[in-house]
Amino acid sequence: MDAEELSKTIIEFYEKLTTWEDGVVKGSGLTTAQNHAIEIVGHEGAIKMRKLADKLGVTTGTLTVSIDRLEKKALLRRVPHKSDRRSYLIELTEKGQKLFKMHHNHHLNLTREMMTDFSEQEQADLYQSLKKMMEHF
Amino acid sequence: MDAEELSKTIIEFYEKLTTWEDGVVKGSGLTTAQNHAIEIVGHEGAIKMRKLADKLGVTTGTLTVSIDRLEKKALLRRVPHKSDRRSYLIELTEKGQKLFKMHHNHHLNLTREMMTDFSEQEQADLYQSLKKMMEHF
DNA sequence: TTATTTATGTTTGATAGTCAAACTACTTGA
DNA sequence: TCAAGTAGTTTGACTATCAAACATAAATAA
Repeated sequence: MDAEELSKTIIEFYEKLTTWEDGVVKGSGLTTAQNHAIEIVGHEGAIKMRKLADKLGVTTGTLTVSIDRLEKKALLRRVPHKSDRRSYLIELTEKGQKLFKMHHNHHLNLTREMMTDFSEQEQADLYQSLKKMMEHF
Repeated sequence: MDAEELSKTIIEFYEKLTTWEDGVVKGSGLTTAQNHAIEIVGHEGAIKMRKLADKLGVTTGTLTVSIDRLEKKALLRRVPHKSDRRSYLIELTEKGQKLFKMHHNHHLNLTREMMTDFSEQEQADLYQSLKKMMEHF
């Protein structure tokens, strides 16, 4: 297998996912950055600003304003940390949960769609391949 | 294969690629958006503003300022279209070419890295799987 | 040919995302 | 206790983005 050709195809796949995701997000009235925050909080559960900023790859300054806006939209909230008075836990509101679940289902539907012509074995192989590739990050 | 688990893994893979890409781009002194433009012009060759905007998924207004900045960085240039005087062709400068090739090699290295534990057959299977998934976009 | 419509790219005003650096409040370790 | 470190916010500067208004040119209709 030519690495050049494979590399090109991986990038192409990545681009298609990005375009698809952009479309879905745009329909939800959120920006990409806002959606990303919702995704992480949805998956991780209550999480500190610091940790969330690290996962998003932004500074806490950036996150502060981002969370301000999401709080204004009533999608998540700051809850004071019990033992550290400098800190907050960010968690989804019910509205945020609902949005997160919808988005999650969109992903699931896309996966099912993409798997239509895959045998059980091919799916398992793909899964293993993805796992194996991720060991290199 | 559980679609839920597979979906999660695809997203995870996507996120890892994004994080990797962000790191590479940041090191080059460009923003993600600027890099994306360079990538497309690099792959497509001389391209009209209109078409480039469509490929990037932005309005021409957004692209105008983006190209202004890349032109200021001497990475690409506007060349008047021969037959349509409203239009420009965007093309990379030598400096832009160099940057594009470097970035291209980064991708190639990553692919080679990820393929270290893959047999020839596994690579070919992965390639086919990616192609098959992309039919659904 | 001459209007009318359509298309290309730019400009402008408004909203977001982003960082670095300065700042406040709190926690930790010596 | 007190110096150093940490969590989050604020500010200033720059970039990305869109929608809408605009100028110019091309294409189509009359």
